[in-house]
Amino acid sequence: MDAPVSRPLPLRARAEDQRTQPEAGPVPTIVLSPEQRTLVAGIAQSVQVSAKTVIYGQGTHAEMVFLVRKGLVRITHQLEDGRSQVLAFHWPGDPFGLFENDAYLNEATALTDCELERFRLSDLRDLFTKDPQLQSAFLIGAVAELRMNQRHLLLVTHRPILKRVAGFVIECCRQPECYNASTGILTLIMDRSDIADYLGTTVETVSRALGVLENRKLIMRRDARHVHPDLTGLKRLLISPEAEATGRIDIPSLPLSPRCP
Amino acid sequence: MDAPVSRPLPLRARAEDQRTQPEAGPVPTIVLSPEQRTLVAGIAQSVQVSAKTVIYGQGTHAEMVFLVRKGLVRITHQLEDGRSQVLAFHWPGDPFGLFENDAYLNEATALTDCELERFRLSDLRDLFTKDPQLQSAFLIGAVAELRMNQRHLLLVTHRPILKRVAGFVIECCRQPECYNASTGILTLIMDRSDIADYLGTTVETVSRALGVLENRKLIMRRDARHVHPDLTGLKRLLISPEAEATGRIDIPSLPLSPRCP
DNA sequence: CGGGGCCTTGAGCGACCTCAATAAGCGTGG
DNA sequence: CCACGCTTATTGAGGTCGCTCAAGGCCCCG
Repeated sequence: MDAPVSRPLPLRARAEDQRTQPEAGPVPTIVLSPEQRTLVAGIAQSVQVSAKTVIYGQGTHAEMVFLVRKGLVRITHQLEDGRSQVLAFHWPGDPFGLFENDAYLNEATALTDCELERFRLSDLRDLFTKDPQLQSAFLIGAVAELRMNQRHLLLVTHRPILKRVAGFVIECCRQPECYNASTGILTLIMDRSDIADYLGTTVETVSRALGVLENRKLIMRRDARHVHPDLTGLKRLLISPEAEATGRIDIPSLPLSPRCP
Repeated sequence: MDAPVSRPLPLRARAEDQRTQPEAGPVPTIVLSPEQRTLVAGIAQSVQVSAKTVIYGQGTHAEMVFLVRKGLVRITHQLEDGRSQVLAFHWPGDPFGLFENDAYLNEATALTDCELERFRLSDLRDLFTKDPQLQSAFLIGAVAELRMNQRHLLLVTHRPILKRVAGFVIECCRQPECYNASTGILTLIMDRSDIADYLGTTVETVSRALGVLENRKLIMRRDARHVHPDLTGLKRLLISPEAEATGRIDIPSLPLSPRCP
């Protein structure tokens, strides 16, 4: 699929400017004009959920679509074999609520206290017939989401874990909600196991990879959840010709120094 | 994102019935009513491309959206580090042509001789304002594509390669174009390296995995490109509790027989 | 101070990748 | 028809990245 309307509409639902983000390209966001905003407000229902609440479960009956206003939402798919995969993190401005045959395909969980907007599907459909432009906004949103998904897939198939983690850090820095561009501090809102499940690996490996990145001075860690990334360095790592990126995580990078007695 | 209109519209662009497919759930398909069909025909341009032709290159200027009529199209993303990832295979009825900032994000290649339909973006946009229902169809298409993408991601993160390959075979069997439900013969149109790049692995590993599946009687191979899958068995493998699926590919499955002298 | 989350670190092993050789399919031309 | 080359697929052997299991810090809160 594709974006039939290539340029976003006037007003953004999302917090601030994104042109300043590294790795440009719109984040999945429903963008509405002021009129549409009021139109939508008529059918929107505001919801507050506290951290660690399940917003909807995988396979449950679907009749609502959501929009993040504040906070962070995690989309997880529980695999039949027990493992679980984090499919996405949704930030303010992002829509979510993918379903099929009236059942949600995944589970949505609030990672922080969240403020959400909720739409009944039938209402939304009605509104679409009244204002095709609104539907257009949703189409663009869907396509943006699609791009994000492909990006995610590409990240996960980067075999060397170091690259995956590097890519993840870069992605996070595109979110103004957790990356303070002026201080250069990135706040990791999700825990290690969320990151691991997002990248298709394990907590231990994520931890080790972050350690290596720190050794290589590609990130500096204030604490486990606050890092100062060297974005250009990380990007260089990402596009590096595999060899240097394969950087064995195991070897604690003892240089060639012959062991001094 | 989500499907604001949950039920497909009357007429399918796609070949035949899909309810009979294993693992139901709509394949990404633009579904149009007869009127929409004629409406769209006004701006559609029919294109023939022969096998192995690049339809558009990654990063090239995007102004067209495509729809597969006949044949198979492969979407590939070339990674900066040299590797390449197959993002999707598109069958008759599927739209493609994802872009961002007027540049195609990926490369589209015809794997077989193809018959395509081509739309200029601006034309399509105009048509959307005239017939919002048409836009609705495209929205549904985008959402369907999104589901496929998530499915793909889940497949690829299934770590044990055996499961990935099993899942791939099952997916293929959902395509009436290559799976003959009556004979039970599946024709693999793509070559091993396409499969490998789709699953995020290597040709050798795909080859070995197929070998194991054959040993386990989960598939029978007429030749390299024609297999007779045991769908229920494969599905059982997919949901199996990891242990048995980890089936070491290496060991040529010499049973426990103590070596007879 | 003790307990329970998180995160990190360690040691060992195994699934998969890599590289390399062999085999099978297929068209072309003698 | 077979010889020849080219592409595609399979098979083999060895090395290694990342997983597993297990122990040890760190931090918060009672």
